Amino acid sequence: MDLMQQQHQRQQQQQHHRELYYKANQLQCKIKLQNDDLWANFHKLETEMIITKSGRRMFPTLRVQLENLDPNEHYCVYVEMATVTKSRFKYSASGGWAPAGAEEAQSPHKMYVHPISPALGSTWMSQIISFGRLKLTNCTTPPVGHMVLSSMHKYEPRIIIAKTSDPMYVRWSPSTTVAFPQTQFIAVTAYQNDRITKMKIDNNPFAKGFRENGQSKCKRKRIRT
Amino acid sequence: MDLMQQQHQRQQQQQHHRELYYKANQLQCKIKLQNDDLWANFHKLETEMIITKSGRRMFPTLRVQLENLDPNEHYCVYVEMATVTKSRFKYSASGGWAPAGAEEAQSPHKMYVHPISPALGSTWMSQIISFGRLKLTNCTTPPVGHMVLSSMHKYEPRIIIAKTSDPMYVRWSPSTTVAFPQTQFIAVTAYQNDRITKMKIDNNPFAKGFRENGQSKCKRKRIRT
DNA sequence: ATCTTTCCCACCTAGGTGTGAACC
DNA sequence: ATGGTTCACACCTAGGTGGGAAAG
Repeated sequence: MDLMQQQHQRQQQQQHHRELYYKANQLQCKIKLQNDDLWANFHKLETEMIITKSGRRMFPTLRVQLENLDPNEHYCVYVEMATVTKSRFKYSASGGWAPAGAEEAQSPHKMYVHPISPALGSTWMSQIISFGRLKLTNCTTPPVGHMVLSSMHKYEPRIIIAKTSDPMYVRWSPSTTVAFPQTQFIAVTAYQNDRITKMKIDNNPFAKGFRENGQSKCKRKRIRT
Repeated sequence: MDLMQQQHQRQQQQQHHRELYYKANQLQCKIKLQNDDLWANFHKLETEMIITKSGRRMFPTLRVQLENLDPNEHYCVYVEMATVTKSRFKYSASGGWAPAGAEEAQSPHKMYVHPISPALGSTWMSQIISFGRLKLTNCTTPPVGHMVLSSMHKYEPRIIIAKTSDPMYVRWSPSTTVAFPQTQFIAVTAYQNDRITKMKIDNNPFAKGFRENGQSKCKRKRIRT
């Protein structure tokens, strides 16, 4: 009896301690995702993102608005890519995407620190924070600003706000993590779903040359020399 | 006698105090200018920089390497444009540039904070610091990143390293200022010296279309509609 | 008249798209 | 055979040049 009571008390203390620790590391801030409609439209079809050796931007772009930060404190903001389903994926025109095979070993360096880090809370809140320079790659020795992903795997971008003025100590600082399920995507080296391709072409200004609505002057041709 | 001695002593104390203060505000760091040869070639002819309403980059670009900073301290780096000769200038094809008339009232906001500010000494020292995004303008309500100058006036860029993690307190932080005389220039709305124009065209990649050495496909034409 | 500023333009640099063949 | 990856390419966006006419 005494022994069990002691054990229970100790467990409660540990639980209490964990809660305090959790709260101490939890910032009271809010993150709002921009382009929400566009993300939702892609998400309905299962978003795909191209990865290349030289690095490819995400489209839609990850853009957020931050609120409730302390204007006078320094923060660093970064993105991580987490694998949400522990398996490799496979696409078939008939059945769409489905898990197939075991998850491959993941590169440990999946962290993109926003280039204006560190900055004051007031600075972060005064503008839309864009991760437009973030690039996805399958290169094993990537330059800074590139995130290494595995093709045919599903990822979820997670945005982390860390209260520190030194990007080196971002992992050991009080922080808040937010993930938006509608930004999940499957990394691919070539698009699988034609409807995803079409939606990319229709919305990304850089792909305007592939639109069919009369804007394009001529059809695409390939002349191999 | 006594009175003069007292006065002298007080003066010495003040002088001593000023020296201490000066040293306390002086960082022990070094700044090296890049592109020194190019700057020197322009300087020999009296460098001109175009200013426009929408803002014009400098060419050559201000680029420096920093040394002897404390790797673990935060710094902000910024540029100021100081008028070196208190007069307006005038150009004549025969006599070149000469002072002419009184200096016009200068805009007080001549400060461009390098976009990676604030950053650690280690970060600043690990790369060449470029002010390539800095733009010169004669617009009276400039956007951020633009420096307001007066046409036909002579300026000297001054690079200031301030030991602070908050860009707001850059003016009241210990700092070092370095000016490179070979980067002095006269602000103009159109080039005056043809040899300056030629040297800009020959060295700025964006002006390649105006080169005459067989690289350009066709001559420049103006068709006014 | 003369000098300075403004504007549009052709011509560049720099680099972000998906294509489709070739490759593995 | 099959399926994923790579590459050169045409076509874009975005924006930095000085020229030269026109305007102030």
